[in-house]
Amino acid sequence: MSIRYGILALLEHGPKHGYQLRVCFEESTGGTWPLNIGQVYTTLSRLERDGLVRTRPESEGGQRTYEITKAGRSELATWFATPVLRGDRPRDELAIKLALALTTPGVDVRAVVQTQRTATMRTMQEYTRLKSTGDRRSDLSWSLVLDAMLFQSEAEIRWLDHCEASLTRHRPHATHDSTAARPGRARHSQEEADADERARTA
Amino acid sequence: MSIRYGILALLEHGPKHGYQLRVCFEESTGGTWPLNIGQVYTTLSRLERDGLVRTRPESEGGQRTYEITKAGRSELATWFATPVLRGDRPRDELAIKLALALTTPGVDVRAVVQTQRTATMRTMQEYTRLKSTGDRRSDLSWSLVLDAMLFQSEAEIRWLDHCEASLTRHRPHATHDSTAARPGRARHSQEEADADERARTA
DNA sequence: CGACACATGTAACACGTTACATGATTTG
DNA sequence: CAAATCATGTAACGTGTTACATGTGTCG
Repeated sequence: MSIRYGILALLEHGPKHGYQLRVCFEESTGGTWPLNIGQVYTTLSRLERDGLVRTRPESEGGQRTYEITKAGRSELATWFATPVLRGDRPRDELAIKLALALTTPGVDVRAVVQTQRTATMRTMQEYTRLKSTGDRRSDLSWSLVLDAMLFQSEAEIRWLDHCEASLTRHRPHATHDSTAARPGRARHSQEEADADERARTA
Repeated sequence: MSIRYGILALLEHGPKHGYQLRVCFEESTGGTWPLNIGQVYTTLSRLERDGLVRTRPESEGGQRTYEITKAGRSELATWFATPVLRGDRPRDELAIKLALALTTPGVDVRAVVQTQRTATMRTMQEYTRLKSTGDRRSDLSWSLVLDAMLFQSEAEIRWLDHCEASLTRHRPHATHDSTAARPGRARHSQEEADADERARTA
């Protein structure tokens, strides 16, 4: 349900054709998410079929210019006024993976956690780098999109630390002494205190 | 790519048929994510076609029992050993919505933020309630899945606060005095300090 | 001319959803 | 017996991906 409304929103600025829509979409999210051009056309067809968009009469030959209809504007307004709910979101693959790793025989859960943490931290560095390479620093939406990913990654790291701590508590070790400080891992007691606090206050 | 590996992981415990797979999957994630039964069968067909799964010979008539193959075990191990990367994840609809709201004429961005915050906080309360209704308190995977959603929701709230703060900074108000404390909103200066700190250290 | 950006589409496939059709077995 | 649960599938559709086919315009 995402690209559909994205297209409607971009057409609210004024009529555009498919190729322009892709360029605009990628601009407004800072190129973070490349938009498939084929999908733009199929989505436009469906939007036209549903009466949310129409092709301008003057479009001949190569260039088909689309504009939003009254019905389209109304749908778009509804989209903006409706929050994104849990049921709308896709399943969290990482959470599923860890839940399954815990109950599947022969899986080293700690290794899964560690591998993921490393990857996520690399991703965060990449975002941070993007944020500081100035050429787009002025664009607010682009900056906020990057922040969204940073906040998400941070939460993921915190959750992974929390998982490791729970693991240590519920599955008493096994390997030789591994209590020494390791880079990239948080202090468990603090993380746990946070989690408890959260549960109490919410 | 999610259910596919979920099924493989469950079959690692031992042979099962389609219906059982759904029940097991929903159990291991605490019923948080209902799994469509139709999809189980179509996915099993694809897995069988790809040689990752086979039907046991003794299955006759109604009950088709599936078991994992050597190739399937190998694929599963690869899945567990490979981190979930940014490119694997679906686009964040909320981030897109806010980015578009900022550039689309006639959209009250603050209202979008506020509506989303309310919805997300309701969701968090629901998760917290689930966590405390004891009947499953002992199940570690289930508890961690719920924690994942809680951590995510928290991050979302923080991001929404951050958006509101950025908005206030870049789009100097408009409405009558609204600087009074409002319930459910964080202290902006602290949030901003956090964000800056993040950018500096990463 | 040849490469590249602009521009529009289609085909095939994976995955997810809702809904429907069909039966066996269990239990009130 | 009737309803619920167990069990297996198919059909249609939306959305997303990769890949292919097909042109025009521009610039070196």
